[in-house]
Amino acid sequence: MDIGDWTERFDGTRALPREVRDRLLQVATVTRSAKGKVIFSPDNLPGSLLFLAEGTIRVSQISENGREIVLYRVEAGQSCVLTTACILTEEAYGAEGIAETEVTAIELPRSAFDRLVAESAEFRNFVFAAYSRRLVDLLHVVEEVAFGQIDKRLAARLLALSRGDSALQVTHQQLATELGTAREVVSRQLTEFQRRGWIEQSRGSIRLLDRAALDAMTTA
Amino acid sequence: MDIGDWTERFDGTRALPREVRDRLLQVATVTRSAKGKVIFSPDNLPGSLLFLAEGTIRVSQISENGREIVLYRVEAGQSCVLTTACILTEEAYGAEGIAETEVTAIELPRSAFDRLVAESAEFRNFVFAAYSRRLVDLLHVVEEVAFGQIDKRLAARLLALSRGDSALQVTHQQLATELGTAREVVSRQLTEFQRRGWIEQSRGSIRLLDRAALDAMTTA
DNA sequence: CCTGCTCGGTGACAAAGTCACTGAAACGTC
DNA sequence: GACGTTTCAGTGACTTTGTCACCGAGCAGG
Repeated sequence: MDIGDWTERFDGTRALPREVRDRLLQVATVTRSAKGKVIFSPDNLPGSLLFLAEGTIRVSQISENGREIVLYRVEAGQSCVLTTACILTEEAYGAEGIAETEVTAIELPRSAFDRLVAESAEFRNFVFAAYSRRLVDLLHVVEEVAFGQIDKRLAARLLALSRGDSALQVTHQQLATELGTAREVVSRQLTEFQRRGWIEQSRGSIRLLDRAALDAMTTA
Repeated sequence: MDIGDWTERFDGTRALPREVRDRLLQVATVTRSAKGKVIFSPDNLPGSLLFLAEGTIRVSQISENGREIVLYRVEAGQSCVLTTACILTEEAYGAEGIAETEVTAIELPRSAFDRLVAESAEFRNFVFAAYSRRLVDLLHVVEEVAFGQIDKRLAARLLALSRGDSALQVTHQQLATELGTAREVVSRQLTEFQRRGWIEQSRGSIRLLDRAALDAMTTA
């Protein structure tokens, strides 16, 4: 799989000297995956560092009894440190990453990762920033789940997922796993939102009619 | 505050050459805090890296409406990367660290931290391991809060807090903030545990009578 | 058209969190 | 020791959220 010089695409590698970047292009593996593909899971861990060149990976945690919650998303230009963390702590946990779009990922073997971290300050900053970002993301998830109310969380998620677009293609079950709750709970809330005229539903899609009302709900 | 050569106490600094350790002893600040002292909070962030030489720091997240949940504990020999993460992302969040015992902490300024990370592979590994550890800790918290049932969580927490001792000094409110729930919920569960003969309560303390039953509860 | 599947709606119930209030235990002070 | 204050725990009524079981509508493939 050739996508040209991917080292150009990341803050952590762009500033590296030419010969280091050439070396990286040699040792790293580039993989393209179709939408829906499992990028990593408890029993399938990639190399120590995973860069995402194109697309989006949805990272979620899965419980034994089958429930699921979305932790965060890895976007193009970011790295997924969760796999790194898992390798370092040698602990398996029930998190998995799924390609939400078609995805191009770069996998760096442990040895190359170590060497790069030692050699380059920019790369180090990149990695630390990635870790920090995820740590803070997870704090937000904890806060939401522990203290947030689902009507507010659902309204916020609808706005976030729509990204300004008025219609979004998503099932009630998908929204439930976004929030780590049950489908019935989402169905009831959406019915209520619809009753108030804030949204319009049809099978597999939701149209946002009153973004202002939804937004007001999130802060109330 | 002099506690001798603290660089001896951490995996990340023990292996460093003598001259580097001497330099660290120069630039780092050593602080001793009494039990109950706020070590860090959203509006009071220490230097970029915090080492804990002695004692335990309880890190918890606080919501706007006053509820609280314990995220994890930093033990002696570990570092608290949350402050580092916060500085790097330049984002304030409602987490705070409280001295659970008398505590001796070493604070490393940003510049010394950067230099050390660049110079020493051992120190890098130490920092990465610390980040990874917390990331995985937070995953467990998310899993517990999102999918766990409070009776099981409470039983597990009682066993964890007791550390083999049969009696523990803790109020219902403290247990509630451990789990991120309300005091009434804890009170009701403890009453139930007591009814079953698993524990014995008195004001401010709980005696564990049947550890096996509590342990069985956590897995059921 | 039938068949099987996914998606969503619903009622009854259980678990957890909220609110308001009570009284008991501990503590200091006079 | 008596008194007032504070902290801690217990309780009933209620709301919110999650669970369970089931049904029917939409949709695709033969």
